[in-house]
Amino acid sequence: MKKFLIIDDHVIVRSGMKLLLSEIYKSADIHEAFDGDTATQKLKENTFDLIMMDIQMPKTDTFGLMEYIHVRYPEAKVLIFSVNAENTYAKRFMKAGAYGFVSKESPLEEIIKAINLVLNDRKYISETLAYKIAEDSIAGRTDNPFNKLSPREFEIVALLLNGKTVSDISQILNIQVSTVGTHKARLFEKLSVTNILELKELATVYKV
Amino acid sequence: MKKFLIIDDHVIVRSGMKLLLSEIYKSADIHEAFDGDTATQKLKENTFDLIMMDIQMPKTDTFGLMEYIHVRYPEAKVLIFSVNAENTYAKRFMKAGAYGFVSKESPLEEIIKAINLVLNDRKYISETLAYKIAEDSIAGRTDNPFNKLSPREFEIVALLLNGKTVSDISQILNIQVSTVGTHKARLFEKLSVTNILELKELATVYKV
DNA sequence: ATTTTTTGTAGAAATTTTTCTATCTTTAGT
DNA sequence: ACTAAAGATAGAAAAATTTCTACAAAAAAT
Repeated sequence: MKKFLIIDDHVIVRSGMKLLLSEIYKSADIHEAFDGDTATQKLKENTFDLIMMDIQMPKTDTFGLMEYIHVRYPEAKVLIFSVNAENTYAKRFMKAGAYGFVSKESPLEEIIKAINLVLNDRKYISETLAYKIAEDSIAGRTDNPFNKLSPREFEIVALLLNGKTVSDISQILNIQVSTVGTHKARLFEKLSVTNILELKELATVYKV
Repeated sequence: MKKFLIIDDHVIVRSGMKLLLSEIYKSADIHEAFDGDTATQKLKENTFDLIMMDIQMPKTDTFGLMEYIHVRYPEAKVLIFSVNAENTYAKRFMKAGAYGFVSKESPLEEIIKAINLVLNDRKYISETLAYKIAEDSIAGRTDNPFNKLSPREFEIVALLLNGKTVSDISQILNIQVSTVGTHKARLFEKLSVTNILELKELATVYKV
């Protein structure tokens, strides 16, 4: 009999997940936790086969929780189940010991597939995410994507994050607008962001 | 027999909600939609008693959808079911015709209470939210600069904050690019911001 | 009741940004 | 050392955004 733990702050999400899990594994023993504290409590009292967990919950350091689970209960497989745009967080959580990463937006089949794979001791990431990671890897991109920027690009990121426009920057650096444009396009590409808000978010994540 | 419509982009949330609804109303007829288009389709084919809807979904102008439902299907009561627990949003949606506003973080009893009240033709907002609104009202608070925005401007702020470009928005809202430009300029002026990063920051401060 | 302001809309012009292509230089790979 | 890749730079063209002006409808003010 499989034992599951669902860690999510939304009761509706927990219910939906519980329903899904109990449909796949008829005799499943499903537990719930709505934050880090209840989760650690549950972990003390039970031995879980699979843990489904969201990565953004109020007053919970989910990344820390992930690491904690990994070292203390290595037999429990963690499947991250999140709304956050994959690329930014997925890699870090996988590195911290997660077995898989599914988006809440995924269709049902994808979610089921992920659960089954992980329970059979195989890792799971979505195709698009795998592709992105592979791409990064081929391009030799390491952990902190900002490290891959050239000095000039980094200079421009800083100005961009400071609210400077492309033409401001061309003035400040005494180069043509089109040059700034080229740098900007290249750095957006390297960081896989498509607009300044995403850039800001990424910068925040990596504490740039 | 009650007819329900659940509008949410996450399959797990829809399942959870469906389960909850079918437990409260045994013989409920529950429909689902994962975006604005499917929702309007469903609305054409059915007459709903209650619509549960999230306010942030990809490629959907949920505020517009709210208004649309309100004028076209005034008998359908809309209960907003969102992660954004903030009063700025709530007030606007209530004004646009919603019957209630519950946070996804709410405990089950609260959600059930909200559903029952709304089905009995009574409006619902959480105690904390009511308190906040009352407080703001008593204090005659204008201090939230976002309150200065017109409905259309607010709609556009939300899209902007979602990373949408001016032309994206002109498409979504079916208006000219120059119109979006005008709104954008006016709202930047009202909020005294000069770029999108400042807007984002302001929105974060005021929890919009 | 009448005037003023705000709101939603957009055409046209001006401006800015993006994209595409290309050159030269520096750095990395084998 | 030689070749390939990456980096910094732009010109020109294309695309997107902003600004300016304007007008009608709605809302607010007097």
